[in-house]
Order: sequence, then structure tokens, then C-alpha cells
Amino acid sequence: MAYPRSPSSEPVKPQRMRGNRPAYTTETLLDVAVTVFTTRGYEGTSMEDLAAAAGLSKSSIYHHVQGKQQLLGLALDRALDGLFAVLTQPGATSGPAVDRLTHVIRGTVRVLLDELPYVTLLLRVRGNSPIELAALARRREFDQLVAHLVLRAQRDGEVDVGLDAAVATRLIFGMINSLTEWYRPGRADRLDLPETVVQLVLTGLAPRPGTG
Amino acid sequence: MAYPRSPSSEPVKPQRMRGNRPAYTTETLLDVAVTVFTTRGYEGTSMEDLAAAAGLSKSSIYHHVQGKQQLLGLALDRALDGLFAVLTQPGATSGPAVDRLTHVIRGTVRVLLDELPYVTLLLRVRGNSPIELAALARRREFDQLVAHLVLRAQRDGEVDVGLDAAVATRLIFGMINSLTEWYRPGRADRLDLPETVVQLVLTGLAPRPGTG
DNA sequence: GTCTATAAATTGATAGAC
DNA sequence: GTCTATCAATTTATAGAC
Repeated sequence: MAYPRSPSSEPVKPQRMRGNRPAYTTETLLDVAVTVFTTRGYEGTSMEDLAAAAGLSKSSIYHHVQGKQQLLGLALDRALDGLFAVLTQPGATSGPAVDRLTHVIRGTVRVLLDELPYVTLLLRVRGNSPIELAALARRREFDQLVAHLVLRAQRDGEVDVGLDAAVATRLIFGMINSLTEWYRPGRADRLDLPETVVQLVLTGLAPRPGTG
Repeated sequence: MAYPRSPSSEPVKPQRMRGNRPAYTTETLLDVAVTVFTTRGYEGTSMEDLAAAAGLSKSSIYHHVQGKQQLLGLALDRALDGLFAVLTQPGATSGPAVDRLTHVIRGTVRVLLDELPYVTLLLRVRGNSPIELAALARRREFDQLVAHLVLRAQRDGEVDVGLDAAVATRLIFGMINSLTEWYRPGRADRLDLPETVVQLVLTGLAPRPGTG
């Protein structure tokens, strides 16, 4: 490599634009967009809203991404990748079904909290475009894999047989997903939310003998 | 009242319009609108969409309501009225706190199922207009009254003291509200959903001795 | 009660200068 | 990488005929 190093091998040094702000990348712009999308809703957000939130003009946004839909697609993929990663972790693929289920519940809560705005956006998608429909299809796939795990745990006698497994799965993950409605980083961080959810799912509210 | 009866005292006889369809009232139009709103999202629904769904022209809709926002406001009020009614029923105002809580859980699930599209719409509101902000304020009031009930049950030793009451309340009602994401009338109607939810909340998934 | 026609504003997106 | 200027399409809403 005696030749001058090609520009692409240089370390990334962010250029400073007006106001001494680092120039946007697709990634940093996505961060801004997802925040606005989750605040005002995707359809309720105009490119003008995005531009104002980013401190850019509308046309500058089109330098980084093809359009509003692409921003949505990137955000939904990120959320889904995080969720599917939980299902391939060792704790989710071996051992008693109820332990795998517990692992998936904990992992799903963690991903939801770590990627809060992205998962929030995913959970609100209605299927109004091909991009949204594709995300809904991936999400259904995730749901089905989890439902299968609950069914296994039930057949193995590890969880209550009095409940319909499919309904219980939906209710449990509905509970988990509802975290996006109120959790904000910084608040209630002393609470171990993944553990709280696992406890509530496994034993419910009823006082257990010896703890009251 | 010897004078001819005024038109307003006549029994309501719906006029038949084109295609032998009864003329719309604000109420029947609201029904159509709420269905479209929950399918495509409120912001994702144009007056043109509503007109197409109703089989009317856009301008005819303005004969019945002032505009899109008013349709939203009427729908949100209906959902909130139903939820608040649960809190004033006898079972919710006397007796041990845990029984009152159980009553409210059952009642909330019932209202949610009975007024499904209206409550669904309420749960998706983001606060993008004064009408939405007012609905969110009423909803917060409902949530606080319920949270108070859980706290009472906890203090009375009727539910597990290992859980944060406020967090548990949010998770439980998050689970209930998640019914709007998948419940459709006709399907799973043999399942007693209010009871299933109460059981899951009180005892969780864990198999109880004697039932396995 | 419903229609056609149209106004006024906003929307997602592009062209081209710096 | 960002800007101003602009376009074509869509959106909410109104006017006025039947």
C-alpha cells in the first residue's frame, strides 16, 4: 500500500455545518425522524415537520434519504432486527420451554427499552403501504414463533393449562408492548422492568403464602 | 296541544336515499368514520376516504358534521363515557379494594369489547390537536382513579407487595388495552375474555397445585 | 340530503445555485 | 451538504344547484 490512501479508508471525521452542528448522516437523521414520528404519528408528520425538528430545509433531507417512506422502512427494520435477535440467543433455543419463554420475555422487554422509539413506531404501523405491510408480516412471524413457545410450555405442563395458549401469548406480549405507551428513559430506571414483567406474567398479583 | 304536531315530535322515519339506503345521521356516519379511522389511522384517513367508505360525496359529509375533527371528538367522547361508567357502578365503589379492582378489570374489558372501534381510536390518540389533548386528559384521569384502587388493594394486603403498584397498574391495563390490537367480534367469542384477563392478572401463568 | 365544481392551503418531492 | 424556488398532487372545506 505505497499509494496514497484512498479517501474511503480515512477515519470518519464529521464535517461541521452551520451553527457548528455535525453534518447529518442517514443514521443521525433517522434518529430525529423516529422521535418526531413517535410524537406526532407517522402520517401526522410532514416533511416540513421533519425539517423543522432537524434544523434543516426540506430539500436537504432528500440528500440523505429517498423520502419519508424510506425513513419509516429503516426504522421498522431496526426494530424487527432487534426483536428477532432475541429468538436466536442461546437461552431462547435450548432448555425447558418455560425457561426459553422467560428468556424471550426478558429479552423482548430489554430490546423494547433499548430501542424504544423504533419499537414504538413498529407497534403503531397500520399497513398503509407496502413497506408497512412487509413490517407487519415480519412481526406476525415473530408473534407466531413466540406463541409456539407458549404452547410448548403448556403441553409440557410448565404453565397453567386453564388458559388458551394463543390468547395468553397475545395478552402477555400486549402487556410488554404497552411499555411503549409510558416508559421514558431516566424515569423508573431503578425498577428492573424485565424482572417485574416476568414476575407478573408467571405469578400474577395474588399474594403468595409467606411473602404477605 | 291542539295545534298540529310540530315536525320534531314525529317518530323518526329514516328517509331512503339512492340505492334504497337509509339517509345518514350523525350517528350512522360516525360508525362508518370510526371504522375507517381505526383501519387507516385518523391522520391517514382523508375526507375522500370517508366519502368513499360511506358511499357519499365529500361535501355531503359536511352536511352531517362540521369536519373531520368533530367526528374524532364524538368518537373519543363515546369511548371515554363508556370507561368512566364502569367506575361508578356499585361493584366499583364498595367492598374490598381487590374486589373493586376485579370489577373494574372485568368492566373495562367488557366496554373495550362492546365499543371496540371507539376505544381503539381513543388508545391511538397522540395529542395532535386540542380535541385530542382533551381526550388524553380525561384518559389520564381514568388511569389515575384505577391506579389508586391498585394502591389501596396493595396497602390492604390483598395483592402482592413485591410489585410497584403504579407500574403494575400500567402493565395490567396495557394488557387489557392490547385487546384492541387483535380481538375481532365473532372470533374467540366462546372464550370468556373478561374472566381470562382477571385470572391472568391475579394468578399468572404458573401452574397451581391441584390443577396440573 | 346529496350532488358538482372549486377554492385555499398543505403535502411530498425535484431543479439548480452556492 | 445545504439552500431557495418551484411543481404537481392532494387535502380540508365551501358555494350553490337539484
